[in-house]
Order: sequence, then C-alpha cells, then structure tokens
Amino acid sequence: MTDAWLPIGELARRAGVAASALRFYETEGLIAGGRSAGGRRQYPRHVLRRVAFIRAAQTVGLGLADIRSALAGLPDERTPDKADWQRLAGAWQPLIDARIAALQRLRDQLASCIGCGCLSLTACALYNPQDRAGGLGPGARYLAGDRPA
Amino acid sequence: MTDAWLPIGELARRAGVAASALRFYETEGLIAGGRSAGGRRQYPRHVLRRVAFIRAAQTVGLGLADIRSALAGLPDERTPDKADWQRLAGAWQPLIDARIAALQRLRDQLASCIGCGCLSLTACALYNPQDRAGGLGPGARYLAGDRPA
DNA sequence: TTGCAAGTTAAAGTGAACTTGATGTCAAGC
DNA sequence: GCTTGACATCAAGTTCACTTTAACTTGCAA
Repeated sequence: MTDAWLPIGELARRAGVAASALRFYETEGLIAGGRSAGGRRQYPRHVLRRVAFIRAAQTVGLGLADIRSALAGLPDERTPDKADWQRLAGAWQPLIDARIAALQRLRDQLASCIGCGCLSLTACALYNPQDRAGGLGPGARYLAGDRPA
Repeated sequence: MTDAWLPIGELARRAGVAASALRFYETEGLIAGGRSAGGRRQYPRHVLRRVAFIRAAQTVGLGLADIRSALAGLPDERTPDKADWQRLAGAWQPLIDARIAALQRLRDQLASCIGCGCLSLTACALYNPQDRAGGLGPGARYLAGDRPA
C-alpha cells in the first residue's frame, strides 16, 4: 500500500490538528508511533482514527485524562475494530444527555427569574451553587461560534 | 438598618464565593466598594446581587470580560433595579438556546455514528471540525458533578 | 551540492479564573 | 496588654491543552 506510515505533518493535515498537538498527545501517551532511521515520527494509519476519537471526545467535553482512560480500554495488540470504538463512544451518550438536561434546567430557571426579576440570593433559583455543576467549568469561555483565531 | 456594610468575609459567606475571588473581582473592576478607616473593604449590600449576577453569568458560560461588559450596562449612580437585571439576564436566553441546540446536534450525530461504528474521518459526522464550535472550548473539562475540590 | 521545507528537542509562554503563600495590620474579647 | 482571627498587599503558583521559540537535523529536489 502507498504511504503505510504517516509523517507527523501528514497526520496533522489529515486529522486537522496541529503537529505540535500531536507531539503533545504522544508525550501524554494518547497516541504512539515509531521512528524513521533519522529519528522522525512515523504513525501507522489507524492512529488517524485514534486522533479522531480524541477530538470527538473533547467535543463531548472530556479532558485528556478521561480520554486516556477511555483509550486504555482498547485492545493492545489488535487494531481496534468497529465494536471497540462503538463501546467507547457509547459511553458519551449519557454525558451529553446530562449536559443538555442541565442546560434546560438552567434555561427554565432563568425564564422564571426573568419573570420575577429577582436574582435574589435567597429566592432566585438561578443563583444556586448546586446548579453550577451543570454549567461549564472555569475557563470555559468559547460559546457556540465563538472560537479563538 | 443592621450591617449596612458587608466586610469581605461576610460577602464571601453570603454569596458563596471565596474572599480571594471577591478581591480578584474587585481588581478586575467587576465589583466595587469602600474602605473602613483601617483600610478594610466594605461592600454595600447591593454588591451581593452583583456577585450573584456574575456567578449566574458564568454558569451560562460567559467569561469575565463579557460579564464586565454586561455590567457596564447598569446605571452608575442609581442602585440597579428589577428592570435593569431583567434586561441583562434576558440576553442570556439565546445563548443558552444555542448551546442546547449545539449539544443536541452533537448527540444526534453521535447516535448515527454509533449506529455505523465508523468514526471515519471522511464519512463520520461526529468528527467534523465545524461542529467543534458547538462543544466546549479548550479547558472546559468539568462535567456535571465533576467540580474540582 | 546546495537549498529549503519539514522534522527534532527542551523549555518557556499562553489565557482564564482564581488560589496560595509570605508577611504584616486591624479590631475585639479577655 | 495580649491573643486571636479576620483582613491587607503582592507575587507567584495552579490547571489544562496546547503553542511558541530557539537551536539544530533530515530528507528530497533542482
């Protein structure tokens, strides 16, 4: 087959992530590959899918530590197949559902708070520390369509 | 009235945020107050509502810069009233709706991707850089119930 | 053979929202 | 007067997911 091994630039281009990110993923143990005679990284093709998984998992809201744990559930010496990926990605569904539910609760509470105009600490459902868990964590700042350059 | 002015510890306790965070907010121009003879911070009571607004806005997903802009829309020498807060919080509704919609799209795409088990770069809707905007930004890592200690 | 793009490393920088630590002051109770 | 706890400032540290920088090497084409 042609290009059985991908140099880092190729992988970066095809996966749509920066080469520096891929090196970072490698040092973090999220991906792995071999080296050429000259010491350059050479990735087997299936790493592409692995990178895709990582990015998708990030979209779902997972951190790299969680993703590493998830990837640890893949078979070691067999190339992961359809069922493997299904198993991993299936675990996301409840997470997304929970996030949606939390946002909907927030929206409803906000609606009632706008109705009363209170924003009171004692009475307003919007300001309830318990519900902050449903939001984004600190550092979550890019809203839909508001990605950095 | 009793305790017309709140020392920072009182405000922290009542608002449910750390005193260090309040000092930080003050240096960032998000809240303001006076000083006692001895140089200690004294906050007027309505700062409580301001802090509540800040935390609520964060829950909605806004960053402090956005929140500062929003707060700039409040009257300067009049204590903000019901209508003022309503006006500000009303702007959140579309943001929340957009976030929910983005997550629902993600969920649907994930469902179809699990159906096919592909996770393929060319065919899978889940791995689509366009859609990453609908997720959380980089650094958004705490899911529901997964707050740091 | 020369030139250049693409690759290598380690270390430091980024940004957001705070927190922690060191060191010193203030105010109240005893 | 003394202890205690809450408060003051300022600098530096934390977390995460990377990116940037600097200095150097590899590999391919002209």
